[in-house]
Amino acid sequence: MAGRGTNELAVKQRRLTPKGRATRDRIVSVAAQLMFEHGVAGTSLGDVQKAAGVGASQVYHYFGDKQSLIRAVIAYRTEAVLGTVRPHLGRLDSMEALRAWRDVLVTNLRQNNCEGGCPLGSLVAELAEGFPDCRADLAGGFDQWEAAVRDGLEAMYDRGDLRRKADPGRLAVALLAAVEGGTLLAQLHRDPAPLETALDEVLDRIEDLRPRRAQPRL
Amino acid sequence: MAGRGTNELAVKQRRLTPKGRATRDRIVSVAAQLMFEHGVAGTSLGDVQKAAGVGASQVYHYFGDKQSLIRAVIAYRTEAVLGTVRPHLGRLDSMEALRAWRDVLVTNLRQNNCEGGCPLGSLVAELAEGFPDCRADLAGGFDQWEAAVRDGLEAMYDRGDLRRKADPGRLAVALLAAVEGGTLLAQLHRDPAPLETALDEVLDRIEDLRPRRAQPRL
DNA sequence: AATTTTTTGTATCAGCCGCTACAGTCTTGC
DNA sequence: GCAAGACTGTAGCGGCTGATACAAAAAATT
Repeated sequence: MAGRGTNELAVKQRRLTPKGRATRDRIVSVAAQLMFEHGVAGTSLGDVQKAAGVGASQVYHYFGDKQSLIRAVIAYRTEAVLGTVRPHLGRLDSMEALRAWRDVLVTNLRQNNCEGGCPLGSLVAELAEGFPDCRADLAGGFDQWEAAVRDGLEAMYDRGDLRRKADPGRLAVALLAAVEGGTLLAQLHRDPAPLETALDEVLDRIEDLRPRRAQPRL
Repeated sequence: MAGRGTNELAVKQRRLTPKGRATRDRIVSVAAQLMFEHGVAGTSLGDVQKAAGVGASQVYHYFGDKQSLIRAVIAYRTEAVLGTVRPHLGRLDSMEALRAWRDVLVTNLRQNNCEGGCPLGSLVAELAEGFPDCRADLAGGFDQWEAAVRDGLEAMYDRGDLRRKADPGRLAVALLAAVEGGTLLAQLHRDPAPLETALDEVLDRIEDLRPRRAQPRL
């Protein structure tokens, strides 16, 4: 299927001057921020132009149309989300790492005053219907995210930190769902508690799936 | 706080003729369907007028502006969601009832070909920022939904079907987050499996929280 | 039956949005 | 240094959207 790496050379441009790349990156960064704050539909290209300090022609020079810009924003957000998982905490292959990851997610949300929701997830509801290409991009991003989480859980499983009946793949999906659902509820109530609760419940389940010998009574 | 019952007489209308009520209900129903299929931003009032077979003046006669119509749609969807929980399955006060509820959610999603996501949740990402009144309405709807789920879990708890360390309130939040997050992933991948997995993992955790005497070995 | 009120149809406006055209400036490569 | 090509600024167009004005038809109230 259409994996990744199909978003460049949207128009006719072949070489990118350092200055041009800087402008392009600035447009993407500004657009991502605006779309996070006001939603995709609530962000016009005029807003992006004003905030990025560029003219109308620049946007259409580096991106053919609005959808191409949106797809660039999706790629930008995907990188950011994966960056939160991978290098910052190593692999999510222990309960300590998982709990630390939980804290990072909650802290990020709190820093935004619980506004905007998940930078990647909030795009899904707005783009899934009516923007099939964007939905495919988002699906690819979530696949990578899920793979990163599953990778850590499988390492725990192979190391014997999880019972044989535990299923790392299913737990990874449940964990991702808790992130997205918890973030949605937190955004709705302007309170990070639902995200904390949703994540802790799934993490407690994972902890309960440790081998019996290592399981304290309470 | 602003609870409910503040959405009527948005304009100057005082009495509603049966014919008028029918027209109003038709507009709301059609608008809800269109917004579910194409998103709120992707649904113009012209689309609603055409699909409902009414003129432009009707919409502004029964609803002052687009936001009022959106709020009516939110109320409409909230009633629908609560109807799925309450009378259809009695109370969610047993594992059987919870599993049956899970099946209803999955079946509903499958009937829509995993398009549109959650009729209530998909509105959150689109309206939370930039439509504060709508966010408040949605928060109220989710509060009622959460209360209905918590009510069943508390009944189980009081009956002794859950251990003392179990927290029905937290489990209700985790369950709702699994519904929303799982539905989002299902919508993204056009596959109900993530919703099934997310719900089953939380339900398995609830099942593991039954008193020890009733817990079989495997 | 008269009149008040509700309901509906049509026609239209002002503003914004995505997008394009075109000309001008700066950088690169030879 | 000088063309080629990458970058940028301005102006504007067609289309759609939310919203309004106005009046006629239908129904309700008296």
